[in-house]
Amino acid sequence: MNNDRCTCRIVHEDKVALARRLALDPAAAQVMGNFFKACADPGRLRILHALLHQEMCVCDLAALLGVSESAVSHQLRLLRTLGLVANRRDGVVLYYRLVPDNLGQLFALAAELCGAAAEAGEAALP
Amino acid sequence: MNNDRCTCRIVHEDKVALARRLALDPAAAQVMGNFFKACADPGRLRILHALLHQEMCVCDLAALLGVSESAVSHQLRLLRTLGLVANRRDGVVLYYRLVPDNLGQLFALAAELCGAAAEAGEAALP
DNA sequence: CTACTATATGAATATATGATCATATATTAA
DNA sequence: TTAATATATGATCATATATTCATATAGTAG
Repeated sequence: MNNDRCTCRIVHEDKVALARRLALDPAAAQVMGNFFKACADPGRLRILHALLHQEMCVCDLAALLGVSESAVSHQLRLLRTLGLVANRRDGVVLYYRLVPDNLGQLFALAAELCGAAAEAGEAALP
Repeated sequence: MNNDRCTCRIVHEDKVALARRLALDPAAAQVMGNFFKACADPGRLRILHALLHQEMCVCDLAALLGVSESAVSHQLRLLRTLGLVANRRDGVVLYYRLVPDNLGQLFALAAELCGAAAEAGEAALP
């Protein structure tokens, strides 16, 4: 039997059929994947977390993360493209803010899930 | 002034200071970033979503995603390493299941946030 | 034991991603 | 107007990631 395709059969056709109905379709997976990708970079994640509490300008964020403003600007563009942040101009300064209102909730769940210190203050216990 | 460092000052020292206290520290960002990275690949995301409803073996998942079992196996290893899935052996077959109990909740929030069709059935309206 | 099947895994390769650098734009000050 | 500042952006490069292929392992059947 020189079948050059995968030799495995579908072990459980019913399970696959159920999954096809219930699970995420490729298009939705793509969209949600893009959102998670935005949160996958530690720098972007810190930016989003910082913006949970207050709006900040590019300089502030660069100082917070300890990276160049150019790098922050590139990250912000990605987040802007995805609709996760928006900005407001005051003179020369652009203030960035979060757009979604449930990011904090989501981050709290994620932190709980992966055991990271979730909210502020938790970080440094005596 | 030939200062070769960044020419911008911290525009708002108070904001940066507040962010330093409240926002995610680099270590936590790394850990959470790894989790989000696991969810950032559409294939892995579909795997995780499928496992929300039932345990499935590698063959089933490969059939669902339409990719090779090798590819699925590699993805599952990543998810296993992060503690997001675990398996149980029954004969030759390895059944994978989710480990965290709040992934469904998190995915629902994420779906709501990015406008993707969240739960099953939503996908195909007439 | 051998043969077969389901899965795992290492290496290689192709693509994606993030940082840097140089440059462009927008706003303000002079 | 020119100069200066804050930010944006395109190109480039180094690294990371995902898939493929070949091979290894573990269980089962004979």
